[in-house]
Amino acid sequence: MRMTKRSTVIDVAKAVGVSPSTVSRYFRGITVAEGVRARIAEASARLQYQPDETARALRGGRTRTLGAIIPQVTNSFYAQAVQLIEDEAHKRGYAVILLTHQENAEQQAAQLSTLRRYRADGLILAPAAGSTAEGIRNVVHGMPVVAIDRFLSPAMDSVVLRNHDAARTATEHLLQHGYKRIACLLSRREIMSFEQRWNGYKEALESRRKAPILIEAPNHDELRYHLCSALLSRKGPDALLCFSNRATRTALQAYDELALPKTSRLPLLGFDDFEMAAMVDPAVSVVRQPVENIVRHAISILFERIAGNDSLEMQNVALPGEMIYRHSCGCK
Amino acid sequence: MRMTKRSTVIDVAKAVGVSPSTVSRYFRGITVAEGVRARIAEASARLQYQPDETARALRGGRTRTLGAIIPQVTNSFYAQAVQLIEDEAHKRGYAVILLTHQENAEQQAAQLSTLRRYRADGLILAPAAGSTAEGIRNVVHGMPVVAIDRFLSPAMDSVVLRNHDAARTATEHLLQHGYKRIACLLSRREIMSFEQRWNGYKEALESRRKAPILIEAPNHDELRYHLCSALLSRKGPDALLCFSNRATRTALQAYDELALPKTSRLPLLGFDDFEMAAMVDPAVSVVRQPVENIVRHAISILFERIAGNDSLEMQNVALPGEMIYRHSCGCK
DNA sequence: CTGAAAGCGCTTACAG
DNA sequence: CTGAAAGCGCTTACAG
Repeated sequence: MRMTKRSTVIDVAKAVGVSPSTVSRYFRGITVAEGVRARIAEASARLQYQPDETARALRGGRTRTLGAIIPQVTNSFYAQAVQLIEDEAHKRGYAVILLTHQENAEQQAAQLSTLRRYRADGLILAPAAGSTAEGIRNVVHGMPVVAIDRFLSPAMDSVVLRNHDAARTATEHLLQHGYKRIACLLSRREIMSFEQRWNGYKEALESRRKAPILIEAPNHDELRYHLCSALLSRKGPDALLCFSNRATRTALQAYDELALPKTSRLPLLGFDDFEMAAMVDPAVSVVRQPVENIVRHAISILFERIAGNDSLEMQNVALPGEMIYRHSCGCK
Repeated sequence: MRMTKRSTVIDVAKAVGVSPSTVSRYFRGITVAEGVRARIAEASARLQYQPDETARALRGGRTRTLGAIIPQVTNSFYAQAVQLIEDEAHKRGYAVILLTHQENAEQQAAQLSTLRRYRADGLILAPAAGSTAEGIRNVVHGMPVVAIDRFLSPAMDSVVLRNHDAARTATEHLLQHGYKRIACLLSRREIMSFEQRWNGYKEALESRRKAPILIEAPNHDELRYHLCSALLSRKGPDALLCFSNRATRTALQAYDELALPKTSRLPLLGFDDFEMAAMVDPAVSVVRQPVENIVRHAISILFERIAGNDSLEMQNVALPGEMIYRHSCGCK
């Protein structure tokens, strides 16, 4: 058992022969006399002193901590986002508390509450279906929050994909291939990004006087079941637009499950690129989200808010997606 | 601007007409008179009071915070692990601070130091190549840490795959398919799990008097380059054992890059299952790690240590993998 | 550039 | 079961 207590500012101050305030100044990067500086550095190293963040947080009011709440980390889009958030936070001397809501508004409320207790300085949030800006604000109070991936309200900063346009472009691409009955595959239309994509898709169809086809189910198995039924029906869809990498996987699995020969698999275009997209046969075409820019933007807005920049007006950023046409959409 | 300060124990205490100690007891689940309990609950709700974790941490010595340090979250194995860690932590009222070391020992040292400053109560760590138990202990001092995925030393708790056996079994499976020149694909042998797999592989080969073939490079592009060379050489390998899902992807990409026809792609067996494994053609055979059990075990050991259970001896757990034979290994 | 004093919001013994 | 007092380790004004 290691019984040596960790050292404090006072220990360092005594060792150097200055006051604790001076040691504190040194660690906050405030000017300290040249000679003193070196001695504090030496003593701190020797005593293995590091400022205690819990004490700093209590006294200083800032925790140097960021919250990140996402649906789940096992979705590669969010995994990427989390990695980028962690990188950006690290650069700025911040640590990130990671929480997931599993698409459950109640769990999200609990996580928000946790973040409030821990007094995170700010929050990056991919809000759960059914949550509102007001409900969120209500839990975290004055904490700056910027939404990513899913727009919530003009009254809350957000950085998302230009969902409507991306879906419209994707749908038009499929239409140009000559498909007549393009179906959308998605989990829940309440999720704002899906709602926006749905509207973009409908708009593209309507200009050609075609009717939308919706295949929707909250979980993987149900969705696959519905899709299989659709695939086996007489006048089923002849192309698929998958609204997430989850949905794309569902489609591919359905093909597998029905043991469809390669030739009778429906052409398909998905949202979110994924590592194995080019390795699947045929290689999956996708609209790729600019996840690096989404996160960078979100983080920079967040730190403006944390810095208390009140002159910055509400930001509602929508970034264009990148169409990656491989072969699954019908391209050669 | 919300200028209403958040309320404190004192506010609640005053509202109820008891001392702050009593309010504190209520929130720590210590017996409080029946009637008082209800009034504290009511006042806390009304004042939106929640204990400030930074103050609790400073006074109580516990932060209710867990550190998780992994190589990166964009590897699906670690993404799963992180999700599970977050779930388990949540159940126990803990928040997790997520940090990544990007396979860089210096960055790991920095992250460990961060965790010390934030005074995490414990740490789950997938240690970077080249780090030692002693070096780690040296930074985090008395903080309990359990290693996952990569064994470090008998002197540090660890929960890993039974790497040697899994690699041996995998290699034997490939040998039974009749392959003569099985090559290993991996990033760095310094990574303990790879070292152990390498030994298991060698052992299987040696019993058949075959020579091992190593294709090793620290990054994706270099590895792919080496693999392509090997694939194009006269007496190149006739089967591949990929030591990580990264390596598996490298192999599939090399096949793609060389535009190898399906028939002349080398049979392959990978470590780590991944979402699209069954969707690739041919479906990828893998040894799946019991990631749920690895994390559950690690967390339960960690909380024993946090609880100060000194009678618990060092745990070095190795869990068996699960062979999933799809088609890429040569199985029909 | 530096120091002495106060206090952030809790929890911890100590009494009763 | 409850309260008064002290203190966790810092940083923040306030003086000088």
